Amino acid sequence: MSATVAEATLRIGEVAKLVGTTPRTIRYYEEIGLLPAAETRESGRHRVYGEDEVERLREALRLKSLLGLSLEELRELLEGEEARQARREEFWRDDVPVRRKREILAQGREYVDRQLELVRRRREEVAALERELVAQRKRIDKLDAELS
Amino acid sequence: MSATVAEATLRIGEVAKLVGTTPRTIRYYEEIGLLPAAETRESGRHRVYGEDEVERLREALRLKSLLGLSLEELRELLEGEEARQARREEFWRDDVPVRRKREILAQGREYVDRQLELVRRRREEVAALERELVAQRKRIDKLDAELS
DNA sequence: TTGCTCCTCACGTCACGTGAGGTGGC
DNA sequence: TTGCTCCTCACGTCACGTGAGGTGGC
Repeated sequence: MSATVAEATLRIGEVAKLVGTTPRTIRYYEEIGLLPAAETRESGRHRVYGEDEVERLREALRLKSLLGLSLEELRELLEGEEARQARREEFWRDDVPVRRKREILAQGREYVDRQLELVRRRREEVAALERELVAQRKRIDKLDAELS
Repeated sequence: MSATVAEATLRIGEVAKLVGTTPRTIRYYEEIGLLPAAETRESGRHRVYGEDEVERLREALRLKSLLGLSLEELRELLEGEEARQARREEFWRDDVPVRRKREILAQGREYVDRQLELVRRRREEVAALERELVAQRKRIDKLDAELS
């Protein structure tokens, strides 16, 4: 018996429903190499996915939607995420000197700060739109009150 | 001499630059009827735009970008905006009874509230992403401090 | 007059949608 | 075994990008 926990395997339609997209989109992302294609699957057989893949896809679609990224931009971002994950694993290894650990943290900080800047700008833009709508709403209420 | 203030007329390239898009996009929007085509222009002649058209286009692109709308959804939203503008003008006419004015305000409130709900949801999503990044940033700082 | 921007086709591209016809697994 | 979902082409669509070849206005 393997030590790894048996992972629930899902089919493409279930995954699509879970993350709010379509099977075609998932296949397309695999086709252009945005998502990894399972090495073992032979043509014609069903694709199977695990919980972690679902989570990564959900996260990718969230970033794409919220930041309005093209698939090429999304690809770059995901590559950055992967590099970050690799550094994270290196950080926690026992044989890594403190000097290297500091370097890893500095790179992580740089990465997160870049993302934060993008996201903050977006949030500010959406918040500005919200403020305008709230102001409109108040003007309507005021006019209503003034109709004696 | 006309009483209307002479409006600066702009060409499509200037308009595109002002609103952060391309001439092709503006032409395409006109082609599918999302933007009105000037009646008077004959084929082959330059398109000219006024400040108000620039402002409307800027607003439309902002909504499309921030809310992630398709052009069909944007079209519906712009139609709503136009209806709202018509009601606003009716509201300020002298011959409109108070009863009708209240009705207009109620419709405006309904419209603004629908928009607000959309925008608030988006803002919350972006803010949630921002919080996650801030938390990551803090974890990095903490790890750095713990490296004695 | 010379540049620059504009014009209209029209084909290309990105990111999928939508059948057509067929096979796979609970 | 029967349904359902899955599979692979492959063409269609949306929202433009990108020349090609030509004309217009400061």
